[in-house]
Amino acid sequence: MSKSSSPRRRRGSARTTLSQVADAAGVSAITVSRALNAPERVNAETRRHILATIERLGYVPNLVAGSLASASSRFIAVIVPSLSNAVFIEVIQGLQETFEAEGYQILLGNTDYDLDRETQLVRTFLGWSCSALVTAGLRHSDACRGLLSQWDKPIMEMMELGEALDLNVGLDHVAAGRCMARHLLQRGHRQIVYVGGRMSEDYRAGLRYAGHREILDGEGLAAPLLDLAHLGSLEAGAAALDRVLTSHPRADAIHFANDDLATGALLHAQRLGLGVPKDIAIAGFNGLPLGQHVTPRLTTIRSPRQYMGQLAAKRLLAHLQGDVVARRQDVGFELLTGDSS
Amino acid sequence: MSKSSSPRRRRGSARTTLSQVADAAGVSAITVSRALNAPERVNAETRRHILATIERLGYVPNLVAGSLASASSRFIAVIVPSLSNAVFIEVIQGLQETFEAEGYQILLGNTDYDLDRETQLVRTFLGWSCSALVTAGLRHSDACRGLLSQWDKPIMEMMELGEALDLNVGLDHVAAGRCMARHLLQRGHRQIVYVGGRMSEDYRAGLRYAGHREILDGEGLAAPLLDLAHLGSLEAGAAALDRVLTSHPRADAIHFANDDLATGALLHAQRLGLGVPKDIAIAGFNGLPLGQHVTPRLTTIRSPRQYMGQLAAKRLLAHLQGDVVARRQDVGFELLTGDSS
DNA sequence: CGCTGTCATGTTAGCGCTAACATCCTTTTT
DNA sequence: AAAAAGGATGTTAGCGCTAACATGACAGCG
Repeated sequence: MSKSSSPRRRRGSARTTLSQVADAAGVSAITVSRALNAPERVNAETRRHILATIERLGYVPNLVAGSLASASSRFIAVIVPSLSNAVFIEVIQGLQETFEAEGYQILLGNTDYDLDRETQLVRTFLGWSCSALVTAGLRHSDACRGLLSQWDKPIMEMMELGEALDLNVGLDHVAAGRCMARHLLQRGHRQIVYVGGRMSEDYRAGLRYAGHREILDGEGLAAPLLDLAHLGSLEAGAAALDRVLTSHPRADAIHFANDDLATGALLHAQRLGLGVPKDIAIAGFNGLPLGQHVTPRLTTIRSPRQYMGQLAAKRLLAHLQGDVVARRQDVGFELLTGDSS
Repeated sequence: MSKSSSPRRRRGSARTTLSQVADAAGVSAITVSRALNAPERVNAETRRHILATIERLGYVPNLVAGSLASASSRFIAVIVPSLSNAVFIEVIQGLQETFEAEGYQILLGNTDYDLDRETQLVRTFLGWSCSALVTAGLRHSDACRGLLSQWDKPIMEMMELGEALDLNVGLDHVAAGRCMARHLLQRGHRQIVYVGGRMSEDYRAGLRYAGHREILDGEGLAAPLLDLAHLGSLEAGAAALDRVLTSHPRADAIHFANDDLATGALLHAQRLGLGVPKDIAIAGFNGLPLGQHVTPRLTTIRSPRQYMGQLAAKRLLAHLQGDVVARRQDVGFELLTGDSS
């Protein structure tokens, strides 16, 4: 009757637990917990002994249990609209290296430019008790706003500036569009076509177009728009050049929504034997290395992508530690005057 | 005494819980749990009522608690050595889209080519009760092997083929190196320099060099090697071309470890006015779009990156469902004969 | 009509950890 | 020397959910 083989239910994995470590080390469970999570609250000698025991038993803390008990995880939810775009990759890198150094783990979600998908991701991520949430962009579904407004952890909206839910780090896309349009006018171009891809989804490209159009309107010039089915790739850029050459034969410049399209067009122009910018000027946006290595060098606008990620992460970390941080930060942009305009 | 206002401790967030939903819906907690996780085990009518209640209360399931209770999470740990490399990004994309469709969430870790960092990541990820683990590569520290061998969930090692811990999807890098070396010889090149970056870390580039060298040895030719401090970028490729031109003035071909380096060199050759392949032939590895859009088109080897990710994910999913899957799969590669060789 | 089987739902007991409070020393203060 | 403060460790009670077992209702059937 007193055999330890309980006749009843039992579960759990075979893994070593914290209390097994505690027993083996001759201390209580909470002391082991503190040795790992708050070393300064444990006597150095005791701690050394506990760590040795952990090593000996090959104990791996169950972070799920820890998160449940403490109602918080060291997860940071990061939601981006695309992984095909180098821009988001670099922002993620900036976030990742900064968070990782502080022991936070990124939970990456990809919406593919679908706001409902974003809502679904937010719901899942809230369920994981994340410490903070980062999204690319200020646009969300109403359901998503509802979820986020009831949430008590910090939220960082990145990439663009505007009415944010909480923290905001980004740049002014309308101003960037204006900047490039002014540059192209200054170089003497008058028939400027704006080419973007999936612009109802990549609405930041739309913001840049709005800035572009504002400047051209001011000069009494038309601002024709070509909206492609693809977001951005060398192929799509090459195809777009062909389309512009037939649909707007008098065009003297193309303002592309991103460097992938612009570089694709530029390389294609070379293959066609067109002079850039003599026959047609080409401008991009992002400042990817690619555009800076082709001949002629691409005129584009550089955004500080990796820095934006790092800054956003630093702000969030400071905020999580209780520091007061500015709610909005403009990281700016820089016109890279290449030889393609 | 019987007042419900307990004079004692209390915690927990203000969030709606599953048992609150159960009370509101007039069922037990487990029925709500089943309505969400095993709908077929609940009467359709009951389920509808429960879902309506969930909607009304704005209940968001606590996935941490669920994972603790069930000793498993729908996390897939994915460990890659770098996020700067388009290759890994595409593999991750393939993994992500496939896992996401089945409701799994990727936990991404970046080792920066450091095996100790990998061990640390594995330790953390095991603590999250992941359903499976994916690593890029077959090389691990002893400590890491120890952790993984005690683990009872599936492990997928990707990118290369060889002695794997569990499942393995990849390609034969030695064969790829041989393939390109043969191609360069066939095109009449004899003084072929192999250029890689951080090859002690990017050991797969080293495997390709081994194949390359094997072929050149067979012809009695030297196989000079240049190992750069940078993994791969257009800048580094351009700089590498300069170095080769001075250190190996008689070189007639450069076999680069990746397309970034190769394309950087190719574009730089254009700026220098060098004919490719007349003055010097250039070859890469990966088959990135970039190399296919420059003139001359880059000779390279294409690996099915996104497909590799999808396939690895599908295999793991099948394995998780109890299906028997092949433990090793060679996804092959393809020589893209461009105009740069 | 009682037996077995199936379906729908409920009860119980944790999963492994940590917050909150408690205890027991040792040190510092007045 | 008594009181207050601080340091190290322990006890208790969950965090919110689900596995395992239990129950009850009803159908089919010889």
